[in-house]
Parts: sequence; structure tokens; C-alpha cells
Amino acid sequence: MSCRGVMGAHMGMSWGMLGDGGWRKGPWTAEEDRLLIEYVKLHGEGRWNSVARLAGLRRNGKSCRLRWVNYLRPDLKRGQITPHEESIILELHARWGNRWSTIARSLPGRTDNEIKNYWRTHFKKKDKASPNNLEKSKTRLLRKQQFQQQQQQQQQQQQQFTAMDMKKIMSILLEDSDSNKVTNNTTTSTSLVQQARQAEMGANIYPTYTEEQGNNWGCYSDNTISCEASNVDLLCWDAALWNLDDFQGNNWGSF
DNA sequence: AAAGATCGCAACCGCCACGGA
DNA sequence: TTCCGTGGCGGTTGCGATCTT
Repeated sequence: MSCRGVMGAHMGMSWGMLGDGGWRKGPWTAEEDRLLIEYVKLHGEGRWNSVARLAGLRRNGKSCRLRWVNYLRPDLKRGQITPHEESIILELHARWGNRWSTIARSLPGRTDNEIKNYWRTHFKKKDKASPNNLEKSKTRLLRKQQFQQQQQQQQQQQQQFTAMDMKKIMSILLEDSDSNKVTNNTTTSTSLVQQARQAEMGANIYPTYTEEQGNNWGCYSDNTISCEASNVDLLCWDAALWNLDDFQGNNWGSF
């Protein structure tokens, strides 16, 4: 029997049922999500194997961790991978190969699973794809992007970051970058910081933040962060963001 | 309109590294 | 030093949604 056959038989048997040790498997219900979120609120991330006992979930620790990391974390960015993110993925994959978690660290709000899925769907198959198929997927992608753009525009109208919120972010980011926590490319990061400063001085336009978009840095207008930035610039910018992230304990909602 | 093909994503598995007993 | 529990990672699968014929 093929590997797929073995796995398929196994997963088919267990999907949505109780596995070894009585753990539930398969898709998560809204109630399970709620319990897990409550658990993390009370106890923080980690100690996943106590979730079953403390939260009343019939899920094993691994499953809980995965659900939290890939789906429930509040700082997750939803929606389409942007062209900038795509270029970062391409560049980092060329450098590191299938080290998805490493790549994910350079893309705030994206999970290794998401990037891995994106890569497999959009790039791996291109190797085999005929020009015709390629055209089809492009069209499909375009349609999806247009639909999501419409949705995002609607949401932007409802949930705009206030200027004050953004000033807080910028001041934290600037303090952080000034203390040289970004070590890989000080020159570039400094220049980004300068640009950011200029942006703050100009200050009439702030990036928007929506629940759906998460940290959609692509929303910066041309007079804030240069849209012409190279991938290296973007990486530095991302690195700066991650330092900010560390500073805030990954809690975007706490600004 | 319907059937088959393809896509996208959530979730699973096995393996490995690490830290504590 | 060894064993065991835990968490993280990368590969793989199942299935609903969407598209094509």
C-alpha cells in the first residue's frame, strides 16, 4: 500500500472522531476555538498539554498549539499574500529552501503553514504548468484579488487606525531601531527609519489596519515608506517590525 | 446543468531538538 | 548519562469551494 493509502486510511478513519487516548480530531468547532482562546487569555501560550485538563478541550496539546498558531492568534494577517510578500517569499526560499518557519519570521502575521501552502500552490506547480494553465491560475488569482480588494475597502472604512495609534507605533519602532537592534543591515534600516521619520513628520497619511488585513504595510502611500524599496529594504523593515513585535510581546491589540 | 478536475487551506503525522528530572 | 515530556518543524492529506468542459 502506498504511503498515501496508509495515511488516507488512517486519516479517513479518524477525521472528526476520537483518536488514541480519546482525543478529538478533525475540524475545530466555534466552541472549541472559544475555549482555547479563553485558555490562552488566562494562562498564556505554552503548556499545551494542560489545555485539555484546564480548558475542558478534548484535543491534544499539539492540535491546540497548531490551531492557536495557525488560526487563532490575534496578530495573524488574513487575506491575500501581497506582491511584496510574494517577492520576499521567493527571495527567502531561494536563500533558505523549505525552511518555512524561518521565512515566516520575516513576514509578520503570516504562518509557516500559510507560506508553505502558498508556495506549493503558486510556485511548485509552476514548474510543471503549461503556459495555458499558468494563464488560468493568473486569471483566477486576479479575480480573487479583486474580490478581496473590494472587501478590504469596505472594512477600511469601518476600522481605521487613528493617527494617534500610528504615532505610538512609530515612536516605539523608531526608539527600537535607534537602539540598533536591527544588526544585519544598519545602513539600510537607518535609511528606512529616516523615511519613517519623514513619514511621521508629513503625518497626514497613515497606514490603515483592519482585522482582515492585519499589518498591511502595502497600504503605505508613496510618501511614507517607499514602494520602490528593494527586497532587502523590506526584509530590514520586517526585521524592525519583529523587534517591535518582541517589544510588545506580540500583542498587537495592546497599543 | 452536471460531472469531473483543480485549487486552497486546515489539520494531521512523524521526526527531531531541547530541557528538566 | 539517560529517559521522558514538550514544542517546533516540514511534509502530506482530506475535503469543501471553485472552475472547466
